[in-house]
Amino acid sequence: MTRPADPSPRPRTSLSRDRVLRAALALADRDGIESLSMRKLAEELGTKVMSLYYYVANKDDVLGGILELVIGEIELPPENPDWKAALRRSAISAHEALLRHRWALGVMMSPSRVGPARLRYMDSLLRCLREAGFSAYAAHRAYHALEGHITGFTLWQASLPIRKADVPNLVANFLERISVDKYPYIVEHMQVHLALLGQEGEGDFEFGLDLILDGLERIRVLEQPSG
Amino acid sequence: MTRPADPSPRPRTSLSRDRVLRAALALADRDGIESLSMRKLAEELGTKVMSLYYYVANKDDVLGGILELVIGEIELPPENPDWKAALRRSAISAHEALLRHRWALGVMMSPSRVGPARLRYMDSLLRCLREAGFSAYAAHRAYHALEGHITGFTLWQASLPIRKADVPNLVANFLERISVDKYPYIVEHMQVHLALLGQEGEGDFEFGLDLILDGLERIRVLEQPSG
DNA sequence: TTGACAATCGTACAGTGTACGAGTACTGTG
DNA sequence: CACAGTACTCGTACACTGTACGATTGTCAA
Repeated sequence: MTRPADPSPRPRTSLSRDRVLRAALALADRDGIESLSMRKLAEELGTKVMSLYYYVANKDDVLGGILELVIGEIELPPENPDWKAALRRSAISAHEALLRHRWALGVMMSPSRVGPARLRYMDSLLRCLREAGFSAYAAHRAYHALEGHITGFTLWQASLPIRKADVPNLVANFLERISVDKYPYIVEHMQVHLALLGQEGEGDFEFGLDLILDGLERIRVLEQPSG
Repeated sequence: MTRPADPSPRPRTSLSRDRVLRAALALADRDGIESLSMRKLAEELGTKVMSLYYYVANKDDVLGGILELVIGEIELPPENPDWKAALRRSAISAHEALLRHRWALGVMMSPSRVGPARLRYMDSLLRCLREAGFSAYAAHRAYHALEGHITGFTLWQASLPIRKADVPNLVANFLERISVDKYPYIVEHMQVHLALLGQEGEGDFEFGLDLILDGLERIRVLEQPSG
């Protein structure tokens, strides 16, 4: 970046923090976060391990960095008078981003990994609620309820097999393993899963989301009966 | 060390799968899951590493085992005509168990770690819903909404500092680090957190839980207008 | 030319999970 | 009693991890 010209002895596209993080993101998406190692990352970038440490403090820094990239993909709630629609849209966007990068939830759990992208996201959600008329206290609770549903539901979904085509076989194996008469309701639950498999979006996430949003609307109205 | 005081056909052995898992659970609670290693576990038990592998297939088996122990701590919904109260109680119990063992959520995220304790827990929740009059389909959605809130909310709570006494300082540090005018709503949010710190149980978990339960009740009534 | 700085990387070390097989202790059977 | 078989323990080794430290090179300003 300090060299604008590109004379002949210019080495291959040099390293940068951004390139390192982007490669790490791609590697985590491809091979899973648990197999993301500094050595593999270096190899992917065509360099050696210790070169990475010039741009990155340590592996934790890498993890925090790629988490920021993921959160940056989330669509922030627009400046919309319809707070419910705005929050709904942003929540679904977050859900999709977390599903695209299933490892992100695990990374998020390590404490105090709060970068600017995450701050911006949090702040925009809170702003949306406050401008919708929620008190600071109610916005606090609403925020946690929403965030809880997004991460919690996605976590369950993310810990299931990825490819839809694999699901029937896995469910069948599962049903064979467990004793059907011991867990009848699980069997039924699995059958519903199988039946829903045909649909495009099964809408389970939106179901819980709307449960919360509708509940919040009722709270909000109670708080501000005059409008 | 091995005293044949036990006259039963099996001689008393110092190690056992249960002892291994229980030690692992204690170690994870004490030092955090990321510092739980097979070597430390062996040392804690007064043996050598490879001896563990007689009782345990691999480390993944250990993780699955201690997760089962945690889930076993959850109070199952009682056979109660009041399904809402029953589910509420069980959900709170799950929340508490997961807070007692904050690493458990991370362990749960690895796919297909489903043992008998988890099956029993799932089945009892589903049974409670079905007996409350929910259709198989509605129970399916309700189950995921509930489970999502439990894990999601707890995940957020668990990724925060543990000791309540530490919170004010951490929040203060945090507020210093971020630019106050850039994220005004986060600042406000933190202030609510600080203000709520005095209360015994702040009830945020129950707030979202009741949002869902009330919403479910409305769904259920719609499904069964006659009963 | 000299000195400063940015960037790359070789080596080394402590730590991890676990495969393999040797060793030991105790069992039931002759 | 002896002996074979099983249940259990563990030493060694290997591949792999993150990263501390310092040497090395390339580029620039003075």
